[in-house]
Amino acid sequence: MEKIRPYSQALDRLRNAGLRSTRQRLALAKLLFDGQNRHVTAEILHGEALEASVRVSLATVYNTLHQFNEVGLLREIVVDSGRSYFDTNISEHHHIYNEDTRELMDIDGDQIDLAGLPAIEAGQELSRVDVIVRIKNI
Amino acid sequence: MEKIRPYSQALDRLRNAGLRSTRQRLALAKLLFDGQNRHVTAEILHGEALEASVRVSLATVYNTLHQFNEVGLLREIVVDSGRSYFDTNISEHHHIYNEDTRELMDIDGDQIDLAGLPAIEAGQELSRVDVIVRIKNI
DNA sequence: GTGTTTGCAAAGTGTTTGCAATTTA
DNA sequence: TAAATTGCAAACACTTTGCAAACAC
Repeated sequence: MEKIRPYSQALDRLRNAGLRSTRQRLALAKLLFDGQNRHVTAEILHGEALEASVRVSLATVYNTLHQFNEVGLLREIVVDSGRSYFDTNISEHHHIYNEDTRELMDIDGDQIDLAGLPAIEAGQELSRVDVIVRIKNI
Repeated sequence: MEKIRPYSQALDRLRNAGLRSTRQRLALAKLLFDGQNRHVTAEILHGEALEASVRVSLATVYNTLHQFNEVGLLREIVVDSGRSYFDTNISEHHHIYNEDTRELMDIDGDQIDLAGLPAIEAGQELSRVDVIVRIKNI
């Protein structure tokens, strides 16, 4: 029964990642790492920040999402040509994507079995393997 | 040993799909369905058309790709937020994507075994399952 | 002839960038 | 105080749209 301390948790995350703890990054980290896995776009996160009375520009949200992605705090997910999603779940897992609602959900990594992946050629390395289950409303 | 007849092949494809055979659609179909599987973006196909002295606007290339996708002559592949790829291989298969070169290649459908896919909820249907092996250069 | 398709240019969407002002360590 | 970060506005890449002219059937 651990008490959630979003502030210091967010601060620690930034520190561990070697990022300066600015007001904007702290606030965004608190919104993102609130205890449950989230899938956000820059637009959505910016909206949430404004709602929470956090003054931050959309440009900074983009910068921050990419920095968090680079240091491994987030993972960018490509399911829609036209917008970027960022996932706070950085463990190995897959996705189910509703093409109508544009809602993205996790599938546990050990729920799916994948076999027969091709060998990687010399001079190349595996970045990762994405399984995307695309669904739509009837 | 079958002789390839790109013209009538393309014409037949349009006819069967119920699309009027305009000069632009015929030319694009000939470029696309040349006998081997292709992955194109609108920009690339437009470039190829111009090279082949086919006068066609980029807007028409976009329209045509989407029409072909809708009638099942092509399949749109999402691997890059920011550009749309269209695949002339419409059989069940997967992809390997080089994040550096942005090159997209097919993986045979029966080469990969997938198990443990989640059940689809009521009111929804499976659109498809994409496996994307992402690689990068070392 | 009638409805479809095209091409242009303009608008739209999501994202990135240059740079001066501000903030962090 | 030196280096990093921010915010703005402008630029950007890709895609879609409105509409008059051209075309297919």
